[in-house]
Amino acid sequence: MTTLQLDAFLPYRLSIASNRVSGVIATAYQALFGLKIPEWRLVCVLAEGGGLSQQALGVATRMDKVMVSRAAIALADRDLVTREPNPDDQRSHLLSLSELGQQLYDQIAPKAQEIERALFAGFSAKEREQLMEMLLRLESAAEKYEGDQT
Amino acid sequence: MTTLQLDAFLPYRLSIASNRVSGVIATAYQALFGLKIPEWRLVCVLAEGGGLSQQALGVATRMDKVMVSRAAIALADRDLVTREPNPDDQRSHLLSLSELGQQLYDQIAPKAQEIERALFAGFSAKEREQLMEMLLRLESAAEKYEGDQT
DNA sequence: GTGAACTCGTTGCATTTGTTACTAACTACC
DNA sequence: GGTAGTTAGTAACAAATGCAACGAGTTCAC
Repeated sequence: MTTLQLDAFLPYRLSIASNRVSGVIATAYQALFGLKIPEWRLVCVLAEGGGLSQQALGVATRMDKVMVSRAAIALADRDLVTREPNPDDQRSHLLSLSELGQQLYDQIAPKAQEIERALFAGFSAKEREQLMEMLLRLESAAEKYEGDQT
Repeated sequence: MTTLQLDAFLPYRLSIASNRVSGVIATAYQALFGLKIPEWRLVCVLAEGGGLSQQALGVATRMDKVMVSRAAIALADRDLVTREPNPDDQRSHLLSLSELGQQLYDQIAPKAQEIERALFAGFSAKEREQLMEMLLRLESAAEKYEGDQT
């Protein structure tokens, strides 16, 4: 008889750890800046370089276009991002951080790094790298698996 | 100026990887057995040893009592688990797998391991161990952090 | 023992997330 | 240049998750 220990099941461990970590981040951002995770992901990507369409943002953040749309609207309502018409395609807007958004980001980024540091305090640089690399591998394995099934 | 690369932000990578993996599992279980993840977690824990209260199941699966309750009701409706009165406390039930539930589990467990194998095919045993261990560390770091903030 | 405080499990409600359907705009082909 | 098929973004709907309040049962203090 097969006994699968839930505790030893990696997908389970992964899910638990991820939920805990996301919880920490979500709580911090909500409390400090009133941002939800999808919103803050957009801010973060836009800070690296603005003038992106929502479609491009979706690819960059691995979020579905609906979620991008909602986050973009929320940010625009708060004047954190500006939406300019895309000369190449009149259906789409090009989003960039506004002054205000940039200011917010300047506060957010250090805080994000602080949290990351705290969470990974017990990890050596090498371990962090290994973890990162494993997560990437896992991600593509999962994508591949999904592709194979359908 | 601080530039935080979203791609290099570990909590982000963790969240993406976890969502992909959960997606694979959720799809497979839904399609094969009609079980959602919370339900299958209960089945899995109950297979290791029955006669648990929902409270105990919540601790074991790290799920909130509401989710346990809903999953337990769903399983009981399908006669996969039995709920007997708890002699020590009349508010609570003791849950165990039914015959049917046990049969289902016997099919589920190998499938779970097969998926796990497929996802972690590129990982050496040592890597798997390392990952597991890191996830556990991370989990407790996140818990600690939450505790500290409040 | 009686009442206050607490716990177990459920229900109802608000939030979040995912799916589908839709409009407007673009592309490609004839 | 007109029509079929595709894509960007939104809106409307459905499902999942989380939180607050509840009823019933228990515990502890007095």
